[in-house]
Amino acid sequence: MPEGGSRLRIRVPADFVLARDACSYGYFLLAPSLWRPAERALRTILDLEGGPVRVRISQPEAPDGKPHPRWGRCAGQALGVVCSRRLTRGEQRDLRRLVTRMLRLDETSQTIGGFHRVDPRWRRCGRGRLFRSPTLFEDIVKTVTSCNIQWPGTVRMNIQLCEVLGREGAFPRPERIARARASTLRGRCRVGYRDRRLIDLARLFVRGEIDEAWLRNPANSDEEVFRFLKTLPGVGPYAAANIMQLLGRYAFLPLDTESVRHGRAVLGLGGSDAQVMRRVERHFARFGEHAFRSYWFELWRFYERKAGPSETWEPREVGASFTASNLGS
DNA sequence: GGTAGACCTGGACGC
DNA sequence: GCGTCCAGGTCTACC
Repeated sequence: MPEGGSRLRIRVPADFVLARDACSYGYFLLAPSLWRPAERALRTILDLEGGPVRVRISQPEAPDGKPHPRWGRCAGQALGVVCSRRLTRGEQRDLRRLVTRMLRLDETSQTIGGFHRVDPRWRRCGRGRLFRSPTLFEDIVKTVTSCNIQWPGTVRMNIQLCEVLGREGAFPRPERIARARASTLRGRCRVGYRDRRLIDLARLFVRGEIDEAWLRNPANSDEEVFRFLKTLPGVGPYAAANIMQLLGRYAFLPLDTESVRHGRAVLGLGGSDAQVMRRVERHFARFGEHAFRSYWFELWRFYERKAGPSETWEPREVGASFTASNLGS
C-alpha cells in the first residue's frame, strides 16, 4: 500500500472480532476480497466516486487492559483502514458505509445476543455475523455465480468479472455489466449460460427496479421479499433464500447438495435427497428467525474441522476448494 | 403442482 | 491428447 493514502478508524460493536467475523462466509474468498492470514487483514478494492481504491482493513490489539476472556485482545477494537490514495470526505463516508455493510457492523451486540439466546451453542465462540459484499448488486451476482457450479468455478468467475469488467480490479458496477455483450461475459468471464441473466439483472439495478431499502424494510414480510427475489433472472429458490440471509433475513435455508450431505453425514437423516432436504428444513425450524445462522455455523464448523480455522485458510489453496466434497468428506 | 431435460464449465477418468 | 461423463441450481415445456 503506497504512502500518503487516507487512513481511517471505524468503530465496531464490543463483540466484533475481524478475523472471526470476516472469515464467516464463503464470499470472503471471492474477488475482489482477499483475506491475508499472515497479516490477519482483509484486502479489497472499492469502486468509489473518484475511482477505485485499494484498502487494507485490520484490527489492532488493545494496547492495555485485560483481553476479552474468550475472544482475545482485538475484540471491540476499532478497525484501521489504510487506503491506496487520499479520499474526499464524501468518499470516506461511502467507504465507511460499504465496510459497515460487508462486516455487518450494523448488527449490534444485542441483535447477536438475540441469536445466542435462541441457539446458545455459538455464544462461547461469539459467531453470529456473516460476511457479505459491500453492495447488494455484488451479493446477488455472487449468488448467481455460485449456482449450478462447484466452488472453484465460482472463484474463477468472480476473478474474471473483476479483471475483465471491473475498474482496476474492483467488482464491476451494474452499469458496466448492463452494457456488456453476452459474448464478453461468456467468452472472457466464463460465466456460461448465466451471461444473459447477469445482464438482465444489472439492467434491473440500473433502472432502479431493485430497491434494497424495500427488501430490508421489516414492514415487508419474509414471504413477500422471497417471492420478489424469485422473479429475478437467475434466481430460484436456493438463490432467493441465500439472498434473504444476505439481506439480514435469516428464517429461510438455501437448500442445496451441501444441505443433503450435511443432513446425512452430520444429522444422521435418511431418505431420498428431497426427503433429506425437507428434514433438514424441519430440523432447523426450531431456531425460527435465526434458522439460517444455526444451519450455517454448523456447516462452517464442519469445514473448519476438515481444513483448520477459516482465518488461516490460504485463499488460493483451501479457500479455492472448501466445500465438503473437495475436502475429502 | 410435479417432473424431465437443457443449459455450461472444468475436472476426473479411460483409452 | 482426445472423448465421455459428472456435478451443480435455474428455467422451460410438458403432463
